[in-house]
Amino acid sequence: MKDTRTEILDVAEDLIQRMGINAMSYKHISDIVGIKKPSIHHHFPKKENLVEALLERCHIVYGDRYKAIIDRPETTPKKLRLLAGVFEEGLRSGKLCLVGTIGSDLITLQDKSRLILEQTIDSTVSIYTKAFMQGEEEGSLVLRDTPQTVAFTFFSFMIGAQITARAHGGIKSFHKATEVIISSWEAR
Amino acid sequence: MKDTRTEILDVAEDLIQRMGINAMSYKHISDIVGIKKPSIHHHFPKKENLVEALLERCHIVYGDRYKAIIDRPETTPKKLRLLAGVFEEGLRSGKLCLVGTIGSDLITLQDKSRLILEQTIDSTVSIYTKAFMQGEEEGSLVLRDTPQTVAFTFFSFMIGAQITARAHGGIKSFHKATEVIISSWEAR
DNA sequence: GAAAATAAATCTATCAGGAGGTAGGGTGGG
DNA sequence: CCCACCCTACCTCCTGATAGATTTATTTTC
Repeated sequence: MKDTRTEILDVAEDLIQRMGINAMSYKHISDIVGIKKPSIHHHFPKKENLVEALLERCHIVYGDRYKAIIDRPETTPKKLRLLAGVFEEGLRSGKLCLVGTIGSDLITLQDKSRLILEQTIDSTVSIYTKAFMQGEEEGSLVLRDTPQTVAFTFFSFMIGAQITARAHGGIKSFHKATEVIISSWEAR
Repeated sequence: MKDTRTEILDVAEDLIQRMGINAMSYKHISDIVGIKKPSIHHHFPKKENLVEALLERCHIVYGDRYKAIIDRPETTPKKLRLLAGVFEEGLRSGKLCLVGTIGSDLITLQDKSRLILEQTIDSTVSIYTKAFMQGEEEGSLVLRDTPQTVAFTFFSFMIGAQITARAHGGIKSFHKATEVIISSWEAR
């Protein structure tokens, strides 16, 4: 049995990914979790606390997930496709990457949340960077800029593609666009 | 002197681009425009009407703007950089492309708005497609997929890059990422 | 061209509902 | 006993939205 705090975070994450941070409310969460609204305030006194906890968790969980993919014994292009698969998986149920949704409402965030979001982008890009460095070393990728910059580009693209694909074309569009990006860096 | 309706649309657009569609309210608009809240309801009875009008206007205005860029007597890579410049310009004042912000809150939209958003993506991609076709013809671009798919990829990327760059790195990051994308398609 | 009628735009006042948030009372396990 | 957890009840503020009076333009009529 999951503890309530975790359950709240899970539901909140799901709701935010689907409808955005400002459309999600404590009422929504409490209805789904099956507890009353003030009980959520017991775990997360203010909404900003919830958002911070969520971003911090996302920072760790997805960081680990990306690392695990990149540490696999595969070619780099394959790894990039697996990374894209993580985003595709969310899209399959109409969910956006937290960095994307929350980032699009950046101004409504508290300073601390904004900072965590910034750090999350930073560390995600760092993790991706490793893959692109490997790709250059093993000769499977040909890059015209630094691995860091390319990693940022790749991450940015996937956040955008999730949004556009959800609104028009769905998974198929996302998949095709991903192929365009990755193949343009693939050595041939 | 601008008419009130246009002024409302201008202010609403600005607010949505900065803080997202669900954080923007009629009160915010009325305070800035300098009229009372119910006066906005006179022009746009329901919020969905405002959003529809906004998306329809965006559809036309930016469509024309993109077309104007693509019809210039420049090389295609230069045109792509000019298109990116439009997004960079918004970013300079912390504003996201309407398709990006509104798209990230897709679920909270009415069917009609969702449809217009879909059409906007579709027609924007069509306009971009023309540029990529020209690029292949003139030999300045080398693509590994159809111009349509590459156009969708490019648009998606810019929407995502606006979000990530606003949260981390700013215009400089956006610019560098744009260069990565465009140069990867540039013939050499 | 002045007056009257019509239409458009804005106002004040108000509403119901939902947002985040608080106070304080149970309840059950270490 | 105490502390963590969840509850009921409530508060304030803001949301989109409506009704109806008032003002401002525009048009029609004499």
